[in-house]
Amino acid sequence: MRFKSLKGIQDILPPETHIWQRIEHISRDIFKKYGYKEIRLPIIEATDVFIRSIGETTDIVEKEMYTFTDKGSRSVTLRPEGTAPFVRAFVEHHLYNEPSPQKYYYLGPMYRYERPQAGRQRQFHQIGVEALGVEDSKLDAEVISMLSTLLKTIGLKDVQLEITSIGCIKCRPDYRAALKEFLRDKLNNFCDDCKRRYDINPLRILDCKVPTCIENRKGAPSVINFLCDDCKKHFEGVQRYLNLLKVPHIINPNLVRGLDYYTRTTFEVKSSSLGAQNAVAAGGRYNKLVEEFDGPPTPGIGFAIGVERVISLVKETPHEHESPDLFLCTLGHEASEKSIVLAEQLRNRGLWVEMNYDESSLRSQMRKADRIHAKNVIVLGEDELKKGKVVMKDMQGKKETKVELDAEEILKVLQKKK
RNA sequence: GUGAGUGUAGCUCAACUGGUUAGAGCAUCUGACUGUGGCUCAGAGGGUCGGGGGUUCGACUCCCCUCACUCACCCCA
Repeated sequence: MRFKSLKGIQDILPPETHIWQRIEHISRDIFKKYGYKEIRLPIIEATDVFIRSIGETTDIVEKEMYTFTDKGSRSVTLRPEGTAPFVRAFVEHHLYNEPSPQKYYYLGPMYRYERPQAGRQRQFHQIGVEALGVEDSKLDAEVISMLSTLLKTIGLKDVQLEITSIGCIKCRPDYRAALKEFLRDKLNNFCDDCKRRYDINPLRILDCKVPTCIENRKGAPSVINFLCDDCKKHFEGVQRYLNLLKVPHIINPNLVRGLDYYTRTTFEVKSSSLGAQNAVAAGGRYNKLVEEFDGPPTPGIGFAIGVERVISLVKETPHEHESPDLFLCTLGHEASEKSIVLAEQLRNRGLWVEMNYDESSLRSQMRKADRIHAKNVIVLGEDELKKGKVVMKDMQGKKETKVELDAEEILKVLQKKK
């Protein structure tokens, strides 16, 4: 084969596209009730948009971005996530002047240059929301609750919501220092990856899956104990409201996010039946990000769900194939000309009409009508043209009825049957 | 970037220890006294056996290289 889609970049074909449409529909429906409006953002941005927000030393920026130089010698990047472009647009269009909270959602493809595996491709899709202008923990709980009902409505079972607070710029450095202090003398017992993480992102060590690392990090200080008063209060609020809303969740202080912009609340929805990439949705609060983009101090919180991962968890019952209302069989050139017009007239009146395009036998045309599960068939030949009446056959009941050769009449008969 | 596994028709799979024109089921298209579907029967199209090189009289089968896919590490949605 000469041409193939690129590695990790897949075509999405029917019938799978039906599942996509369903999920998108449910999402829009739920977001609307919470006051979120759709925002459509570019797929490509100045590279700096991502470096500034995601963090220079994160893996995403260091090795996973589709970055290239355009014809005007600008460094541009295919978006690896949605929050950075969103905040850029938020500031660029002064959306902070809208009544707060400002709530937006988006959906579309993201790009990360990684080795594909189960639940991970280079082009993948996210449905994300962002809510800005409110710092109160009620908003955190509302956002998380919305995510929870969204996933439930889509039909996901056996997913766990984990939350934590990673503090703010005031308290996080203290925790980081305490953690490094704790790890310093035992570092030799950790895996090579963890040794590397110690300098780059020591919090990651809390997330390592190697058994010896899990053993060795026992007794490590917990972020939660290092939260400053404000962060502590905020986190308690989140938990209180989540309980009020009856959103099942567990607190996982070892939850680590790969993007630098998060502050305070972070959360992740995991599934055990996904393989190694087990997060279906994740998000958190970002109270300093708008300022990073030279906007006014504006707190924000958001999440993104991985559409492909959600879909792999949805056990779709093989849905009924959709079927045409009518198939037109034609015999002879004149009938063929008549039917292309008739088909168009009926379609304009709202029917799904298929027709025969060549000179094949009636048997073969009937077979075709059956294969595409047409509900009704009309045979149009010389006799019918002469008499001005056609025979319409119900493909399930096998009943044949005579109908005037006229779009309105045909429409009437078909509507009566519905 | 690292490691392991897998590559034969659109799909699922065959082909004895290397042996002649690589097969089947499903799917697609066509036909079965000529204007009526689903079942049955018959037929057709569709493969450079992932690609290249080597060994051999002879390679889908053995060896080397390469590519692709899959899973895992890493990282994340």
